Amino acid sequence: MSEGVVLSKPGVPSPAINETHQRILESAVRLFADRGFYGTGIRELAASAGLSTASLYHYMGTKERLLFQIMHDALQRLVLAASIIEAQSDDVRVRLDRLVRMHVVTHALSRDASNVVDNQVGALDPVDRLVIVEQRDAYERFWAHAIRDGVDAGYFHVPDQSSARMAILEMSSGVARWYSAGGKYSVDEIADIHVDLAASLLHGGGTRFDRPQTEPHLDIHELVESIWAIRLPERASSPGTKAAQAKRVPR
Amino acid sequence: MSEGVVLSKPGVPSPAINETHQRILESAVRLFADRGFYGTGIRELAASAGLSTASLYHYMGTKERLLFQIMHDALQRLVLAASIIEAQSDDVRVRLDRLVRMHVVTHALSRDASNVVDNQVGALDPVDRLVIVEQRDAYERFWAHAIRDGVDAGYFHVPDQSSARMAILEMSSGVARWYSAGGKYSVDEIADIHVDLAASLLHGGGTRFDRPQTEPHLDIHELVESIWAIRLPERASSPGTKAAQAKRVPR
DNA sequence: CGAATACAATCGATCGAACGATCGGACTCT
DNA sequence: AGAGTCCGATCGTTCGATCGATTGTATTCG
Repeated sequence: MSEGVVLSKPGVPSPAINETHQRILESAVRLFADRGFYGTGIRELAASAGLSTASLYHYMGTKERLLFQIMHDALQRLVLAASIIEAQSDDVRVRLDRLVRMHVVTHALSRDASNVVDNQVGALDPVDRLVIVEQRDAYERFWAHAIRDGVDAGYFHVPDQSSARMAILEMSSGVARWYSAGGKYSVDEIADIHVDLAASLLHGGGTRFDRPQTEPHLDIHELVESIWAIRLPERASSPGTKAAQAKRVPR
Repeated sequence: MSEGVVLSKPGVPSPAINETHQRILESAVRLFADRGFYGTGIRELAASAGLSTASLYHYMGTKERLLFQIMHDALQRLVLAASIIEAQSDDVRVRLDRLVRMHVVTHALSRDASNVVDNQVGALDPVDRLVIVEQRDAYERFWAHAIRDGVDAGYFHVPDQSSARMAILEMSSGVARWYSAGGKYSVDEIADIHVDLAASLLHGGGTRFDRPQTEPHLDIHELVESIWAIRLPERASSPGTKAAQAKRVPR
C-alpha cells in the first residue's frame, strides 16, 4: 500500500536559493498570514528572519516581490497536484474526492501560505496580480471540469455549476481559517468530513459516493508530501479513522 | 403579500451622528474592504469623504475606533436579523432556509461591510477584538442551534455539526468575495441556489426541503430592508425566479 | 604554494516619503 | 455667546528602500 502511481519526482523545488532565503520565506508567510501584507513592516520581517533590513533586500528584491514569490510558489504546487489527480483518476467521483482531500489537507497543513494566497491578492501590484489570478483560475478550472464531467455523467446534480464550485472551494478553503493542530479532529478526519459534505452538496439529494473499487491507487498523503516536501502525520487507519467512520451518515 | 409578521421597527439605527459622519463611514467601509485596514491611509480616507484629516478625527476618534464601529454595527444587524428569524420560524427547515437567505442577500448587497467583518478582525486591538469575536460567536450560535435542532428532529444528517456549520457559513460568506451586481444571476437567484446547496449539504443524501406551507409568513426582503435600511431590487416572481426554478434539481 | 581576484552575504547609517495624530484658530449656525 | 463643524500647519514616528563598507569564502593566477 505504500507505492503509489505517482511520477518519479513531481515535487516543486523550493524557490529559496539557500537556507537564509528559506528562513525569510517562512517568516514572511507567517507574518503576512498573521498581520497581512501592509500590516507587516520590513523591520519585523528582518527581525523575524534574524538579519538586518539591508540584508533582507539582498534576497527579497522588494517586499511586494517577496509576496509574489510566496503566492506563485503556493499556487504552482496546487496546480501541479490538481493536474496529477486529474491525470490519474478515471472516475470523476474519485477525482473530486481526491481534489477535496488534497485541498483540505494542504489548507490545514500549509495554513499560513493558504491564507496568504486567499487574502492578500489585493496587495499585489496590477501586473503581478494578473499572473496570480491566472494561476488561481487555472486551478479552479480543474474543479470546474470535474464538476462538469460529473454532471454530464449523471453523477452530480447541482442548481448551478459555478455556484457549486465556489461553494465547495470556499468551504474547503475555510478550513485554513479555523483549523488548529490541537483540535477535535485530525487533518484526515477533517478531510473525510469535507469529502462527505462535498459529496452531499453535489448529489443534491441523490445517493452518496459509491466509489468504484477498481481505481488505480493514488495516495493523497504521498502526493501532498512529495509536492509540498512536508511530512504529514500518520493516519490511524485507512480510509477514514474510526471517529470519522462513526460520524458518517448511514445509507 | 406585502405585510409580514415583522415587528413594528426592528431596524438598527445608523451609528452616524449626521450626514458627514455617514459619508465617512461609507467611504471607510469601501476603502477598508478594497485595500484593507493597514492599506488605507487617513489621507485617502479624508479625501474619499471630502474633508481634511483634522475634520476626520472630529468624527472617527481614531482610525481603529472607526473600524470597530463599522464591524460592530454590521454584526449587530446580523445578530438582530438572526434572532427575529429564530423567533418567527417554527419549523427548523424553514429557519435554516431563512438564515441562509438572509446571510446571502446581505453578503451580496452589503458586500464591502461583510468583507470588512470577515477579513479585518485581526486589525482590531485586543480589547475591541474580544467584543467583535463575541458578537460573531453569538451570530454563529443561531446557526449552531438551527443545525442541532434539525439533526435532533431527524431532518438533517451531517458527519459533524461544527464542520457543517462552518461549511455553510463559509460558502455563503464567499458570496461577498465573488458576487458582482452585473453577473449572471440576481441576488435572489443566488440566495435560492445557496438555500438549495445548504439543504443538500444538510440532508446528506436524503430528501430535500419539503417546506411546510403552514408557516406564518416572514418575508426576508422586508426583514433585510428594514434592518439594513436599504432597498432591495424587486424579485421577479415569488418564490424563486424562473431562471432559478429551471436550474433546480427535479426530484 | 601563497597571493590576488571575484563575488556573495552581511550590516550600520540614513534617505525621503508617508504614516497616524494633534493643535489652535476660523468659520458657521443658532 | 457658545456649541458644533471644519481646516492649514505641523508634530514625532515609522515606512520601504538604498548606500557604502566590511566580512567570509571560493576560484584563479603566477
